Amino acid sequence: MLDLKEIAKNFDAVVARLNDRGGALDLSRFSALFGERRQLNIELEAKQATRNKVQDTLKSADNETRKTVGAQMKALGQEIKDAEGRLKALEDQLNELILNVPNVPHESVPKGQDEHGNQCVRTWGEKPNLLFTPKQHFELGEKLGLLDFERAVKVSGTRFAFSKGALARLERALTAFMIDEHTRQGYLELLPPYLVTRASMTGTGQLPKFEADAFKTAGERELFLIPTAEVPVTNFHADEILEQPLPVRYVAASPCFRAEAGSAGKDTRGLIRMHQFHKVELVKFAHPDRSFEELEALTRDAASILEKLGLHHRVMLLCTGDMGFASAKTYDLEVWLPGQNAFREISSCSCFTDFQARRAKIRFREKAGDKPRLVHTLNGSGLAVGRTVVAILENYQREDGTVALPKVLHPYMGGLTELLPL
RNA sequence: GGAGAGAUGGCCGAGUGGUCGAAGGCACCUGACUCGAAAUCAGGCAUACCGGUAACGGUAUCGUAGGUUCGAAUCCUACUCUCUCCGCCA
Repeated sequence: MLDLKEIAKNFDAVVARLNDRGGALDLSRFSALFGERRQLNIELEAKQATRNKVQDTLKSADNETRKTVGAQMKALGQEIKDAEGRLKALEDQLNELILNVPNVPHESVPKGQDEHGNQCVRTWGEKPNLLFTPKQHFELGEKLGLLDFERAVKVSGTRFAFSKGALARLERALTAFMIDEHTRQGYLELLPPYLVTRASMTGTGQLPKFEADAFKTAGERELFLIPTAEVPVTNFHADEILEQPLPVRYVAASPCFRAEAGSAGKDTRGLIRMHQFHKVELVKFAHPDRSFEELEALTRDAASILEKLGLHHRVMLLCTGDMGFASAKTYDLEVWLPGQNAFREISSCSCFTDFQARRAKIRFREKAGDKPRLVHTLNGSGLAVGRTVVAILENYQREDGTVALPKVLHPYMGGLTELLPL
């Protein structure tokens, strides 16, 4: 959520920058609503002040005056009630409007319509030198007997999968490896709830705008399956004034659940786009003056996993048109997939400035005794585990369809060094 | 699933119709004392919005939404959440 005063003060500039994101954003109602609200608020407060003054005199008044003056006050009370109702209605409208407005892109973000406007910041490693036609990960997985989509369809429908044997273990090993690495880098491990309230989903910006993308429980108690650990972990500090020194850093592994509304027909084969996948997530609560430096560090922390796994990748600075709703600046890590002959997103690292902090009321004090200020929140995948499995399968495949495993994972695999047919 | 209790400031906690933005304590800030610290003493210390260059003034906020009343932290209703006990359960 943006700062209302800030929008009012720099309306044209804010609108211009928001429009860089593309899409038809209509803020035309804002100024009228904002002005109307202010006017009504002034009138209302004047009435309330009158009432309070009269009531003060009534405290010690006799019954007679209490009766007559009281009757007059009743009329004023009704006026106040009406004004309050109208103010509430205005505020609701303003609120609904503003909750659906995305974050303002940072000045360092390039303008662009879609992913073609993204800029490659750096690349790491090289494409593996495969002397045969590389297979896609799902072919490899199914041939090895380690990946079963058909039974997943029977059990859960499309966009689910069973992993078996060493491949299932690989997913678990990767999760443990990533958490260990990030813990070493100074992130505190958190095991979060996988179901969260509407308030939490609103706090991080998934709601109200993207309700169709979320899975929701059907019972009398409304809960949402988390689309990412970002939601519970960021809201971990909702409604708090942080006492510990910034940045505060967490790492959390969780399953992620996404309805993926509107993505029918995209990546229908394989593990790339699932209704459920595992992800290790990094979350930072940072000082507002240093949040963009923290984004650089966060991105490096995420990329370090790809480096340790020996996976060729590039770092993309997303353009205005390709960024997520709440983000002010985003780097995507894209890993090379030989089977697809393409780079695919495996991590997304974003700085949200105070956009989420304002919604979720996450603050800190510059120093003891100071007024609380909003923190800046950041997060990034470190990494999407399912897609990391895909990357390992495709990059470490051999001509016979077996797959080598990166050295750093061997201890996590109980000494297993390759994936063989089941 | 059954029974009960509760939700007040950064935290704990008092407060049953106006004198309450709210006692007291903790934490925190400033000053005094001290070589320094601790202890002690004095003072300060909620948030948001509106008006004002400012000093300052005003309004709202005691889980949420309604209601009663001239007036609600306090009374009534509904809702949400939390806790305790019993049952069940990984």
